[in-house]
Amino acid sequence: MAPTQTGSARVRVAVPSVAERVAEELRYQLAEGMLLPGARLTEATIAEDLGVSRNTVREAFAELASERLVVRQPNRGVFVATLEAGDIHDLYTVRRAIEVSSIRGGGSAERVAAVRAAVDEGKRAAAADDNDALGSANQHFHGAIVALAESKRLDTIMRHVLAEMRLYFHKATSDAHFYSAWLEENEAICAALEAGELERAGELLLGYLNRSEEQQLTVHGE
Amino acid sequence: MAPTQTGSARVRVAVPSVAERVAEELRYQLAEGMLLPGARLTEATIAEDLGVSRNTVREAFAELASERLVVRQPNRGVFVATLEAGDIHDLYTVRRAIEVSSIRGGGSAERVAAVRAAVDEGKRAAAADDNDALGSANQHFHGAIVALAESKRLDTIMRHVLAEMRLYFHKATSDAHFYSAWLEENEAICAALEAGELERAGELLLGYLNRSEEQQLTVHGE
DNA sequence: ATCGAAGAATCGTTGAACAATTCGACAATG
DNA sequence: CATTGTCGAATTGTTCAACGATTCTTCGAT
Repeated sequence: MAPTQTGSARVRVAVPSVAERVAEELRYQLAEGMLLPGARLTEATIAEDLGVSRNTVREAFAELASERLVVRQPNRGVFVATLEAGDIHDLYTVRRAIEVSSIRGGGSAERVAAVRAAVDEGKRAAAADDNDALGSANQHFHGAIVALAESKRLDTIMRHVLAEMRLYFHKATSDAHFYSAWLEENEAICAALEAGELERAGELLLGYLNRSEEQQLTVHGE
Repeated sequence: MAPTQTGSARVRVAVPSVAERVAEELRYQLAEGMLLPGARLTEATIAEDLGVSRNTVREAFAELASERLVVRQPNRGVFVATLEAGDIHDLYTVRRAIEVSSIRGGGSAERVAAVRAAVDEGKRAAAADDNDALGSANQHFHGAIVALAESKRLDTIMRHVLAEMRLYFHKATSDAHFYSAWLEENEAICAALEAGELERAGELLLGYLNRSEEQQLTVHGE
């Protein structure tokens, strides 16, 4: 069927393991708000629901715990992570570190184009008045900024941070006017990036993150 | 015995689970060079060696894999992570992001004192001509810099990065004169930090990281 | 020397089992 | 009434044995 491996590195087809599919499913439910912070995840129940063995569920839990989406309490069980004092600040501290650093380093034309694409995606979502899509676009925007650095490790860190934020800030800011403000900021940041004014882009981004943190801090009980 | 819970949050005694102790043991062996990059870790063997079940070993592997210390190859097994093209640059990209960001934010007097303590630790190790201790001191120094930010998440990221570096650069630079150069730089960085010249401290640190990356790139085959 | 097929080794996953721990209810005590 | 102690149910942590699937190795045939 397939011609004999021409050139491209042999790619393992790598069907995701059952444990990974379980983790993926749970990640999905966490992002969609089907599993809310504090909820208990009983091994046996989930194993039965998903038709897998308890051990497999445990492996999935280990993965999610390493991403801070769930918390293991010894001998008590696994719970969906809850927002504790300082967590918001903590998350934004990570974002400031890696996003600002990434944008200050600039990036290839393709990567910059990806940032621009995310901005446009946001504009289209705004035009369509699709709040959900707007939220996604915003995450794509910030993901694209980190992607400028072309660092596997920073990318996964950012992926984890964004997953946490989806969990905590789930539908928190369904207020439309928040997003429109973001849009303008994103546009400005992107423009500075495209113009090669990296220092300024970094400042703008930093300002955005600080304001965003402030906002989340007031929305959630300090 | 203990007075009735005065103030401090209730702390779970939390005996580390068997899986965590296995992970800890493996982490130790990885840091000490008993397990070299590329080595295969057979589940059954390790389970028998440590007197635990195969499933427990698997849980430990999941943890180590999330820290990038080992790599899982589906249906083939777990191998100690090997340095691939771009990994050195990648690691330093993460370090630049979080270390520079942390030092630019300054920190409490205690945290700054901890940085100073790490510098002194390095000086003592140098005086004692203890190369091993010198390496540790250097890691403590950079860990203390990240700790300035008082961010759980940045701390664990840094812990993982340093663990990776211990794995890869194990005894690579046992050349003593490398370390003495570090010492002076660390002193200068710490001095700037103590003087509140955060911008300059950040520049110094950035310069150090760039040079250090350069060095590692030449030592290891580009 | 190349190729392919049989056999061994190892992984992925399941299912069952059991001790240890936690939790909830309920009774006993002061 | 609040505290303490006890019992039983539920759940976790861990082990063990099993089996199909995949990979590695060996070895013989071409």
